[in-house]
Amino acid sequence: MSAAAAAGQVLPIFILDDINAGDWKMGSASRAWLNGSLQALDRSLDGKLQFFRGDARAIIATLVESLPIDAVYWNRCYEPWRIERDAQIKSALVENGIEAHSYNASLLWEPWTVSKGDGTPYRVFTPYYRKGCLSQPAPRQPLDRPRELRLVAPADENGLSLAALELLATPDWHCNMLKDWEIGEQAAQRSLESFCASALEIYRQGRDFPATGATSRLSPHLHFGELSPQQAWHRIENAAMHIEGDGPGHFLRELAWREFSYYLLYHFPQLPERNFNSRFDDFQWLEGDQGLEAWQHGLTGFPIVDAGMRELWQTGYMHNRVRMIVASFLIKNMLLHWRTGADWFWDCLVDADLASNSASWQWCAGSGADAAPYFRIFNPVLQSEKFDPQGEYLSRYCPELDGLPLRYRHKPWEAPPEVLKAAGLRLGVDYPEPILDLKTTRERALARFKALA
DNA sequence: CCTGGAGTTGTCCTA
DNA sequence: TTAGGACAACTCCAG
Repeated sequence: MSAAAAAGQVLPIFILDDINAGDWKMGSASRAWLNGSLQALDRSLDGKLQFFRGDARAIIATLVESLPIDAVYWNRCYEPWRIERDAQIKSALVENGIEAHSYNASLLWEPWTVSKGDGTPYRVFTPYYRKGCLSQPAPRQPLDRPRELRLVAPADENGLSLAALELLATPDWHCNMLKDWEIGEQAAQRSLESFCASALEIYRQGRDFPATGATSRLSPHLHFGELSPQQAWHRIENAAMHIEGDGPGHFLRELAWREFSYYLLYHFPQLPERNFNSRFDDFQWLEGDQGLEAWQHGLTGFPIVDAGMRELWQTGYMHNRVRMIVASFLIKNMLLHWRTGADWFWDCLVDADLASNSASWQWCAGSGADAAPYFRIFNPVLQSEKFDPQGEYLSRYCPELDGLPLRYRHKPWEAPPEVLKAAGLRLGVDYPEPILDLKTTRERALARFKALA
């Protein structure tokens, strides 16, 4: 936008392109967020944002033909289908004598600028970050809002209304889901500020406790470009000067994990579909989708898993620690393919991001880069007791267990009948019986993963 | 060129 | 009760 504004009059457009996206059309939760995000953006552009829907190649071709356009400006995207499409757009523009300018607005380090001494990409995070990224010049400073922005009034009758993009498919659901969020650039700035003020100092330990609220919750803002990683990086560095301890450093590392995911997706475009480590191609996942629906709906009988899956459904978000727990449960205990979980997250998360989602699910499965070893199988009861010791997170999403004494709330099936009765809880009626046995499924996973070697 | 150490996030068993 | 080792294999780099 800055470059376009400096060049002359600007016609700001947004294209919803489901044509080229293939299997990776935006999920339902993301669409709902996008709707709010576009609303906010349009407002900040005096209602002059133009909306389109369809094949971006054709839409841009039509626009440059019918309007006096000298140059087209956009920010780079890194999903394989977008890279391919944008390359086509660029060459078509250049062929027609129209300038095409693309910029980096969403990554701290362009993926092609980071490589090992031998020229091949990193496969391990720490050397990627320390040697590959931190030895480069620091990320650029964020840009100010353009001083002068001359926007062209919408004149083209092809432009659609925001509503015509039909981003809100299921109104009741998204209203409820979005009620805890504020969307848009200004909201993103407020979130960043409040994170710096209240949680950054305790981030290192606090981030592991889902009831604490010590995570930044910036991921959807970053995903939709309401906040750039440059803004976050420099704001955190600035805050670090007034903070004891290494909270800021750990948050910067998390930003770098986001970068690493994009880096992997760029260098291994098959990441969303194929095992990064092809040895896993032979892995014997369970046939069918047994238990998948219970997992999706938060009805597995394991409170921490169910709380996480309900948080996801109700808010479009899940705390990071709990994401690992539910992923380990699906992959290792239920023995379902990581794609099954990735697909559900893709549809339900407001921060759904092809790079992070694919890389993280593969990391949990053990097939990914720098992945968790196969024997690292989370025990949902121990995790719950350790990271939600007071049961506050459980209470938020599984309130039907509130009557149980704390020690049984993490594992209601162990409560004696009289305790259940006193709590007014009927297992299998008010709350599910566990859908599987932790010990035997753990051993099954260990055996199958070991067989890969 | 070789080698040793370190590497996001765990669990279980044994002493 | 608690601490330490086992549970792999591989990538990367510093010495």
